[in-house]
Amino acid sequence: MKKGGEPAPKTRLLRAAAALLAESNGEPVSTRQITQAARVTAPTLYHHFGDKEGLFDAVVAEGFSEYLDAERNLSASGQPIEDLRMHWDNHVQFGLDHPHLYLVMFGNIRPERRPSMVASAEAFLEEVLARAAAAARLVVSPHEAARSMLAANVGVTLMLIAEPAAKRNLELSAMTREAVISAVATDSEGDPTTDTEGTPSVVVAAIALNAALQSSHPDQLSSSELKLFLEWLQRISTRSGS
Amino acid sequence: MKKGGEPAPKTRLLRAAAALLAESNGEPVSTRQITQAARVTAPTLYHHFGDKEGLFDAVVAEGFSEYLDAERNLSASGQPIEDLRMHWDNHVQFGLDHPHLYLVMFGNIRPERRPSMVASAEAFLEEVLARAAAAARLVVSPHEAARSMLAANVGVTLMLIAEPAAKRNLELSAMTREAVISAVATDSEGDPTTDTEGTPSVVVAAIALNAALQSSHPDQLSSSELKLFLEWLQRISTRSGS
DNA sequence: TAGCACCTATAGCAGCGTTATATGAAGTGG
DNA sequence: CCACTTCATATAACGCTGCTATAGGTGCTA
Repeated sequence: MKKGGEPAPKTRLLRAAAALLAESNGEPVSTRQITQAARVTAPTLYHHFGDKEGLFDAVVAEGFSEYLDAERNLSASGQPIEDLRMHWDNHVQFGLDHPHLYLVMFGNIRPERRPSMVASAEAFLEEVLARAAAAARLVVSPHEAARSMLAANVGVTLMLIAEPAAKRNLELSAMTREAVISAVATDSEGDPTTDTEGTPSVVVAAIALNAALQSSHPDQLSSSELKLFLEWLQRISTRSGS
Repeated sequence: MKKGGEPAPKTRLLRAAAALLAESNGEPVSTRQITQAARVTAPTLYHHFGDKEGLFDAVVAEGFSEYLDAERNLSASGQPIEDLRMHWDNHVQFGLDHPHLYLVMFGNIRPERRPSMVASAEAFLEEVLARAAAAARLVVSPHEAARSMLAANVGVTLMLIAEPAAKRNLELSAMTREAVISAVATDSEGDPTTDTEGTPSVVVAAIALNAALQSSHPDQLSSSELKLFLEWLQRISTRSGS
């Protein structure tokens, strides 16, 4: 197709648009800036992409296919639930790495005219969830699960993007991720052979019990026993690893 | 201040902007449309609001205070968890009722310059959650819980707005809502004022923890401690009255 | 050489947000 | 009743935007 000499105008337009979109921090980028940076005049842009939005869609599509590729090379772990976590984190990371692209993809939501890749992201997630369902780990349909997970994932990512990079706290992501996953999937007991860290479920259960005990003291334990019990429970509830 | 005769230009601008924003389905609304609809010329707009965005902020602020008022008149149920559900649903409903406003508020997220009401929405939710925490129903700090809930809430609402109104399935909202709430709060099998027993949930939690501990032994407890802990757990798991 | 696609450039339109400047109206002190 | 400030509105225009009607190369196939 092309030697290394100089990319075709179409490519230059794509790169210039991507670069300017990345630099100018969320503010709109004009077609004139883009065409000038690509050393090209306006009609060239419209000849190749028909539209400013067409160009942006193309830019997004490029970044998005890169994202999807990364996802595809990700999900071979064999543990469906762990795959879900990885995809969630990958989604968030993609949003933080390419906030401009991400906002175009998910922030600019208009009924109709919404980038088709949102749908394909949903489809892909649904595929991963179907595998989880096949392993009898899902408690709802993959379709519903995918929508719920994607919605929460987008919400979290938008919120993280919105706040200054310094103050970002990924705990928000991890917490919401676990919330949605645990609502959608069974808590994957069962297969400890390969599982080195089943701790999350223990922690969750410990927290639950701890909370339950706050409102009702069981009479099966003496008060001194209960005191020590609660102390241990507290210790378990504080996850050490991860 | 004003008779019923005719509103002041400032008011007319606000109303015209709100109306046009509502009608024109997500497409941008120009200042010229607005000023013309308000039977006013451009400088009047800039005199009163300084900016197009200033005008839009004012419009959003109006709708948002209405929303916040509705929320405030809502949260007197006395049951913190049920309050959370109501606020979640109210949030979603507001988004579906005023999608244009909603998108300006939560969709247009740019670092800096983001409408201050997002912060106040978060603060308000945190307030509700603080009440839940006071009732010992929270398993995380109200701050974190508020951020997580709001993120998921926004994500769900955006997704619902994005899809055609006919196809909207509020199940997505309910499902995600329960997921986040149950991750953030204890499941508080209703113990209203009368019944302070609540043993079932304790038993259930104990059983869950017991089960979880079977597959993964925490390293926070020594083996002898764990032995006694499990014994007590076993005792708690056995209902006294059976 | 002619014809034909394809790609790019010149020049310009209508619309946008915004503003420098000027005019009107309304209250206040002399 | 007049000067005076103060606020609110209007005229006209600037620089920018996305976009395009039209025309001019360029390289291929015949």
